[in-house]
Amino acid sequence: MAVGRGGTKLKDIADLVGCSLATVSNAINGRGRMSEDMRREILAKCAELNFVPNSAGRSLRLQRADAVGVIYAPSFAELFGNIFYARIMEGLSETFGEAGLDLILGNRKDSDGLPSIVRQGKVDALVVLAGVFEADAYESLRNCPVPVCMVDGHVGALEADAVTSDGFGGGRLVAEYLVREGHQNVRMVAYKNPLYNIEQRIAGFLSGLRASGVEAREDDVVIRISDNAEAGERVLDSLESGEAPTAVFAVNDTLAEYLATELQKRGKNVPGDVSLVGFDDDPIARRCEPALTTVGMDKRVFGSISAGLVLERLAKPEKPLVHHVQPTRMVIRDSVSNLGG
Amino acid sequence: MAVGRGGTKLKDIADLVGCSLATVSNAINGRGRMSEDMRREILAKCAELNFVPNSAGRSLRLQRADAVGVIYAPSFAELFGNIFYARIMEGLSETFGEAGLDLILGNRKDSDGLPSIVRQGKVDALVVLAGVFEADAYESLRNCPVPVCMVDGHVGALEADAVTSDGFGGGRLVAEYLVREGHQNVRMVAYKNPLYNIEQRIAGFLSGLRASGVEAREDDVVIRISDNAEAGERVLDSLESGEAPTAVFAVNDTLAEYLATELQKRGKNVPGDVSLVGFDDDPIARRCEPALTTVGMDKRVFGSISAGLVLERLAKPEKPLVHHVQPTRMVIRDSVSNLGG
DNA sequence: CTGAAAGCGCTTACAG
DNA sequence: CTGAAAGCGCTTACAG
Repeated sequence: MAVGRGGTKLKDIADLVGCSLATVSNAINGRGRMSEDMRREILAKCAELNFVPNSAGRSLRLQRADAVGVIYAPSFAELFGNIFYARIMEGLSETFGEAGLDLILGNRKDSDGLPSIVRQGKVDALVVLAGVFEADAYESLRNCPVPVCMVDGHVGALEADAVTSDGFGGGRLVAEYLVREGHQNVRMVAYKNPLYNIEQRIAGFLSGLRASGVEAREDDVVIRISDNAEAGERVLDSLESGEAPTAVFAVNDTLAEYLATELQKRGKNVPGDVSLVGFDDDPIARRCEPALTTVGMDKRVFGSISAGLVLERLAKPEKPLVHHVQPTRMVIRDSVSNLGG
Repeated sequence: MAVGRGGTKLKDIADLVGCSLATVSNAINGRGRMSEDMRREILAKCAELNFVPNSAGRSLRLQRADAVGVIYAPSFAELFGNIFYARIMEGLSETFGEAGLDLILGNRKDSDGLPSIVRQGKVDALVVLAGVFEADAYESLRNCPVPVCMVDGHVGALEADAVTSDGFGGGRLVAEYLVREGHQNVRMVAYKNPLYNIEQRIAGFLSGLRASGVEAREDDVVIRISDNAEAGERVLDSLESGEAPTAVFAVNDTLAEYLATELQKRGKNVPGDVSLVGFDDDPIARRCEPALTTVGMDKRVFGSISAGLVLERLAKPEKPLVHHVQPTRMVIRDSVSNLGG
């Protein structure tokens, strides 16, 4: 089965054309000087037999795999059921494909947590989809012998190129927008789990409030939760209190959608009684009732940008680390009321 | 960078332990007879240095890649944004991972349409996610030199192991259920595009109707459409006609959900005016208003079953082709009314 | 302008 | 019980 059994090889082409196998290799790789006729004849024969040099032989000699690993956590279904990551994968697949690199899914791990494909030499680099990575996941990548590009992760956790969305800028945009619409007493709801992109959004939101002249103490503004159920209770509690907020910023659209449903169940009108903003511009935001005002970004390009970073790194291993920050923008729909003001 | 540069190799372990590299290889692969002490010492040293044999060297010698390619169409995002396929991928990844095989995404194609990874010798087999394959996609796989396992595709289009869901059985179940609930005048809505699993569902539905004593001419029952918009019109038309059906079976949940929305827009009540059944038990079925009665199957196992089939095929290349049919079941929710009867 | 040879890292008959 | 040697398919300095 498999690999070479009966498959065409360099030697076969050489015999057919009547030259040495070195010349065939040179023709294919566009090096060496030979007569135009010879080169054409060799290439024609290769095309005719659909010959492609065997990857194992090539890899062994060249000390490179022509493949990139993709690492993710926690589970494949969780990851790829998410259209955001599906889009990233598509971008990776396209850009690497054009460069002649294949994508390997690196789910197996060595005893020290490094993906097996790395020490097996199956990949030249790793793209790490780190959106929900815990600290120890980064730890195991620390001594990775191939370059790593981190997507949507905790910048600084690793010496690696990185691509993130501008959570800070997005948080700021939300604050500025809410204040402009007359909201001064606001809350942000975020998970306790200190993920990089969540912290960025919080920091940006607080910064935006302050820049808009609203005094914002983190402890007063940010409601830290462990799960959605807690979010529902805490927000409802705050609405019953003397200091009821007029707007709530949920750290992502899924949470915002949950809150909308929960609030409406308890007879609260959105945005009549309280305005709601999400983050991500997830497809769910559009389907929400009312349609959710949120923060969007061009997710399509995440994959191609990370792939580009990897390609550059492979070409120039010593170049300085790059951190690409993808801009975010307000996506205004129907979940925020204008308080006049 | 990459592969072996500075990486540990067999020779390094041999030098450290003080034996030949053949002995190290034997120890790792559990063959050859050697003293227990020697084997233990070698294995300990490998573990200490996290040594894994280089894949290119191994592949070249063994003529096998220890990897399986995954082929899909049309686009990655379309495929993996679908939780069904994400689940399949998860099952593949798990089962192959346990067997020491990695998964390669085979998006690049040779001039004759065969995935490049095949002739490059990067994979020992191909899993083909064929849910929306057109005929020419099968064509290019016809002369594939490695074994193929087709998932959710047109059985018979390829000499290959296959895994499908029991669309025929599911279609029958729907027919029997509808008749039991008193529906005799029914329609099925399906795309013109003659995909295997769609044809199966139609055939099963017609067979189920007949088995339940309902005379069913295909031309009367089946509404063939090119797109959703056409489906909406044709179904509404039929409801206005003298022979208005009491129930409509949509070939999948997405179409059913579209029809529900469309019917309700035109003032039709579901299931009051017309009952509706979908197929797939897509997450959307649960969210539908009313919740959609549909046909479900255990999709989780699709991946592990296909992976298992590949593993068996690799172990026994000449064994007869296997076609695994995954059973389907009725998932009864709120979109079908009981007509008494 | 073209070819013979070395060597990438590995496994496996085979010799001792 | 252990090791030396051949060879998987490829590319590249080097010799002619």
